[in-house]
Amino acid sequence: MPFSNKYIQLRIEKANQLKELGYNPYSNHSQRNTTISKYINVNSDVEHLENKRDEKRNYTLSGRIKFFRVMGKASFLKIEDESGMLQVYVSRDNLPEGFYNDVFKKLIEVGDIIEVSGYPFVTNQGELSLHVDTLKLLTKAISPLPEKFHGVTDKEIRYRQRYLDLIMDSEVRKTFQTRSKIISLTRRFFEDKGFLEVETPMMHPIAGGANAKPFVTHHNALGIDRYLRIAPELYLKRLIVGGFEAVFEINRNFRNEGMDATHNPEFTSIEFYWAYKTYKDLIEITKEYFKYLFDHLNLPTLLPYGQMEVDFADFKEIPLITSLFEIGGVPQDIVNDKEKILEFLRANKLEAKPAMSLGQLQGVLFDEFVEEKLINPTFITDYPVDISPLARRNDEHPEITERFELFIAGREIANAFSELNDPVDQLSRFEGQMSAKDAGDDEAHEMDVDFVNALSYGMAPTAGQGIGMDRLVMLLTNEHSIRDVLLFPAMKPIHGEVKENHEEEK
RNA sequence: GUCUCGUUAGCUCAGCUGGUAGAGCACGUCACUUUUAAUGAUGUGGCCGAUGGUUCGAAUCCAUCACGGGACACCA
Repeated sequence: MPFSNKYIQLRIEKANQLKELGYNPYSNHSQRNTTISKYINVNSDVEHLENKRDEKRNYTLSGRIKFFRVMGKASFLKIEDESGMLQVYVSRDNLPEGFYNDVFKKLIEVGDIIEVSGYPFVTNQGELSLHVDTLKLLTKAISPLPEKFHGVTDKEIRYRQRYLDLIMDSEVRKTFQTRSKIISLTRRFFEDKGFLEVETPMMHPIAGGANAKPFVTHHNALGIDRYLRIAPELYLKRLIVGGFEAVFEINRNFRNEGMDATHNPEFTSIEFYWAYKTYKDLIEITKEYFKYLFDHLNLPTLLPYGQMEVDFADFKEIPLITSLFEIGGVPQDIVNDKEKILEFLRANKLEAKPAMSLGQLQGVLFDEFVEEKLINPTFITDYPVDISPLARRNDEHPEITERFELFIAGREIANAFSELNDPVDQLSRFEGQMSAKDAGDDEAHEMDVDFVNALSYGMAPTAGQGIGMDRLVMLLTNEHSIRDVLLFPAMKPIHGEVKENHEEEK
């Protein structure tokens, strides 16, 4: 039952009284002529003036009331707009007869959005403020705000009612402003390099481009199922076949998997594909990209992340196999021996599946012993071919691929490789994935015949890369949960919020 | 999915080994014309997440469920 709360009832009553007195509690006539941060900048000289005020200046500002201090016939409020917070001084004798006592004190309160006009002055305590001569309610808030000192700390409320979180915490607003800047800088970086931004389908007939479980939806007109995309990769490569030489897409992917501090069912990535380049060129452009972000975000090269400090002047490059013994401390003589790896895993009380290939086992060793130790940016290169179904083989060493993943602060940030463009090899790798699927791997890659067909027309040698934007934003804003960099993270519906949709278990 | 912690007033939180619900902020009333989480006085405000059980008696103990946090698993 909405609005049954007694505090809300009281506030609705106040809104009604305002209406009766001829004041619209939801006025649409804003006369604002500057923002709070501009006001503070422009009037920074006022503290040096005689009487610390300039009555000839006049400004009209708007904002939400965050603090309301009444002291008899005078009051101090703090109002906040997107740009900042400002103290305003309101006194009985500067307002129309009766307004201060009957309207201002009784019917306006914390949470309401008001508009004030007046001149700048500095208080005895030295704070630049606005001396109000006109005050008007723009929007009545009928729900009370949370406690002014602690704000909202309950994460459930913060995520479910993000608007409240944003009202109460300017740091949260700042995180999302930084996120927006990162996306915008990324777009500009690649555009400046001559990349073309494209939009490829979000609904796929075949969920390809990654190994993940898709969300399924249904297209009524065609009577067929569609999959929300798990990656845009195969469509972007079709564009390279078509003759575009540098394309990128920043958009959402959807994966039907668990949720935790680094996984949300929908997440944002950039993927970019660059013809006539190799993964070596991608390493260079990635370093350049990070430098570009750091320069434009004014971030320190030694970036704190939780207890860690990440040195962005120290990009390293190391082959996966080498990292196993040099960083992971795995005995060097076992890393190319399937049986010895299995033995080593068992000795370390880790799951050892004999069905796994050598490459898969090397991947397991990497995940267990190396990944979390990669604090400074590290390009791990030369991935085994059997865990890289879409990457190009190395010409000299066909069992490894021309691929890297970038790790920072113990976490994967990017995945890149020289693209496989041999249509016959691609077909057989898809077939390999199909047998894995038949053997029970429900995340093996789907066969995409049209993609193989596209490759058969010839795709120029190309390098491609994906970067998880949410995790990148986490890194650059020192946030440790993906929910804190998503405005509206996925949450379970609270009971009764959504009609139960009984799905049949597969 | 597993383990674990949590859920008490609009918000932030107390509430011991079971005895009938507390504070601060907010809100109402009063005082106060330079405050800084303003202050002082006073008052209103609760299905103690839901359902069952144990008990003379449950916010408190037990069980199940719901939602959330954290960890693990899964997820390149």
